[in-house]
Amino acid sequence: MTRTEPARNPKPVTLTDVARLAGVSVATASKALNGRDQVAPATRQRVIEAADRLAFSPNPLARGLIAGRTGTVGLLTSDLVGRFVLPILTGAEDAFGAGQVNVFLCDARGDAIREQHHLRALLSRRVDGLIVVGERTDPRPSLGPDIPVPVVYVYAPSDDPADLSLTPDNTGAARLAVEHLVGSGRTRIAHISGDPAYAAAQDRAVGTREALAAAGLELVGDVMFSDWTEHWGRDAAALLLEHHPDVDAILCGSDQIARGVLDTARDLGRRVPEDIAVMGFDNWEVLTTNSRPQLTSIDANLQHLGRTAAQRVFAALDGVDVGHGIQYLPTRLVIRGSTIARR
Amino acid sequence: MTRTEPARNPKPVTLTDVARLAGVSVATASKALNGRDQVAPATRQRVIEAADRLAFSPNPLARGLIAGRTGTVGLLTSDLVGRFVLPILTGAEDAFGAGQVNVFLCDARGDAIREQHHLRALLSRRVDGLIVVGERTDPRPSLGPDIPVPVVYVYAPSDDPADLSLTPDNTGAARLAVEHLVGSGRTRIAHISGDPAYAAAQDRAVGTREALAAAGLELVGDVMFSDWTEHWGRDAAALLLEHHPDVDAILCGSDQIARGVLDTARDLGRRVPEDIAVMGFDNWEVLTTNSRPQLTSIDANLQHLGRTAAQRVFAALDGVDVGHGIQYLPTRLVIRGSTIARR
DNA sequence: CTGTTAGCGCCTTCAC
DNA sequence: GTGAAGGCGCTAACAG
Repeated sequence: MTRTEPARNPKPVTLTDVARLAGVSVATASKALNGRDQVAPATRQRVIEAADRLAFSPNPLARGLIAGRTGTVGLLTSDLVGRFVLPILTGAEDAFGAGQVNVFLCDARGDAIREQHHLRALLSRRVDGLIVVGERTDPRPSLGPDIPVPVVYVYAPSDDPADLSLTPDNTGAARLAVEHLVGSGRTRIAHISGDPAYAAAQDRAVGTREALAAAGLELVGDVMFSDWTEHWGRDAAALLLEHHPDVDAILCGSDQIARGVLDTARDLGRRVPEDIAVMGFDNWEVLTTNSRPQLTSIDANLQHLGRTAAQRVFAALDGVDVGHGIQYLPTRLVIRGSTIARR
Repeated sequence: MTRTEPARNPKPVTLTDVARLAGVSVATASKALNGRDQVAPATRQRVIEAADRLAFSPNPLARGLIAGRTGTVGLLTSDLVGRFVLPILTGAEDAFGAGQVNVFLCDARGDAIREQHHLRALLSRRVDGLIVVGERTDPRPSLGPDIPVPVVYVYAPSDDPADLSLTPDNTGAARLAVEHLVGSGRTRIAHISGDPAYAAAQDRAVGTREALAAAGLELVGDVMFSDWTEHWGRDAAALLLEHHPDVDAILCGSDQIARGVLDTARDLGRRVPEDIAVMGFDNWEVLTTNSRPQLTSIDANLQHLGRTAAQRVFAALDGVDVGHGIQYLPTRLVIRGSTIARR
């Protein structure tokens, strides 16, 4: 007798079962359970007990048939690592308090065919709306205008300006970072970033330059682009410290790069943060909180992004005009020991 | 005109649309598409073309009664980080080739209430089965015997032996690791692990001891337990190298710990792998491929686990007895520079 | 107060 | 080959 033997498995209990056990009609049972006030207290009690006894839980889809809304959104992603999509998912679920929203995540792995396949599956399952998440902030192809439910693009914006997209404000984020460094007394600031083909790399570089200019400073050397790895962080830092030994802060394009930079700094005997401040980007906890010292970083507020996306989906369902185009949401500075000495 | 304005959005295409386009009744269209034999071949052809043209996909929910498999499984997880669940999801989707299976992932965040909520949502959407994924290998509460579809527990096994659970063979994994170390000439092997409350920590410790004994060796010192962090890895390695300077290999309970161990080894001037071999566990790429040197690790074959789970779900649907209890699946050794010098 | 009736949106199965 | 009926599980109107 295994749980995986379908023949043995009971059907889910329906309102009809409850009504029968309580000796009332389905309508009465429905009213009793939904707190309508046209039911005798004794009857209500009986129904509730029956429901409890049968462990009844209403079929949300049947409710959705009537309400025209199921409280479920589909989350289409291509973020294999899940670094971005999972916080976004969590945020979306919490958009209206616990247990109000269901999110179904499907992974398309960057494949248009798979995306269509999942899209169909989600739509036929009556999701109220869709959230589409990509793993970089470069525009991605729109799902098109023919989706029968509201769609919000998150992190990776849609390439169609008629769509609504929510993405972190990377330019502003870099500004935050530089202001933090300058505010804590740094003046010789360099920027080691990742793959220049990423919009995120470009936006952060622009923001860095702008904020430096605003503070009357100039970047030490050029922005160093290559890839988003620790390895590059190590190499770049070695190069940088050789050519510009007087650098007193390194803003990195990702936490991984920052980890590499920390390694090299240590190898070369530079103390962090005393001699050099090091900052990461993305606030990926497994990297930031485990390094020596812990990494100051920029958090993209992904949960907030997810929450906002879900709220927009349901607002659109309510007929509210939620706007369109790319909306840039604020990021958050997380200060740790790599920029400010403890105590 | 935004994509999120519901009034502008076309309805999904239904059988009615197909029938209209093909110039037949819905009934005929239904028969034609379902391969019933009371339809003229020409008509059937026309209907099929119409369906294609409209990209029609039948709504799996509207088939009130019959068993028609929907090719969809629900994935219930509590793995916030997604390190385990995402490869498992990928594997499940690939169980029968691309585009055959849809997986809907729901995150319960370790909360029983949320889990019930998602469970209902998934079941009402007519998923064919469920895969339940936890983030540790300790047993988790069963969903109970009253689920109307096959359920397979992955990574975290169910506490009910009547359920089917698939989990990595941690004991065997540790054996693999020790055999690799011994096979490459190490004899003074220590084991730094994580939180001893985790079954994974205990299982790996047992496997390590067994394999050492089988090789006629003994562990250097005791197994060192604390937590799964780089920080602990650094501290533990310092302690270990002080008390047992002659150690020539350190098997770590996780990649994070191993990263910390690598740091300390470098600080103390021990060369890896020449003086000391270091091994991680879990093969978390962001950690293993970015370290200096890259980390040899044990891969739990999570994709294979996911694929197997999905296959079991559908086999059970076909009435095959897929067994029950905990099944331990083999792991895989991934050799990198931290145990064997390159070239 | 409670039961009856009528759908929600879609598909399948009857009769004709 | 067709139209009409039936059903999924639930709730909202109305009757009684």
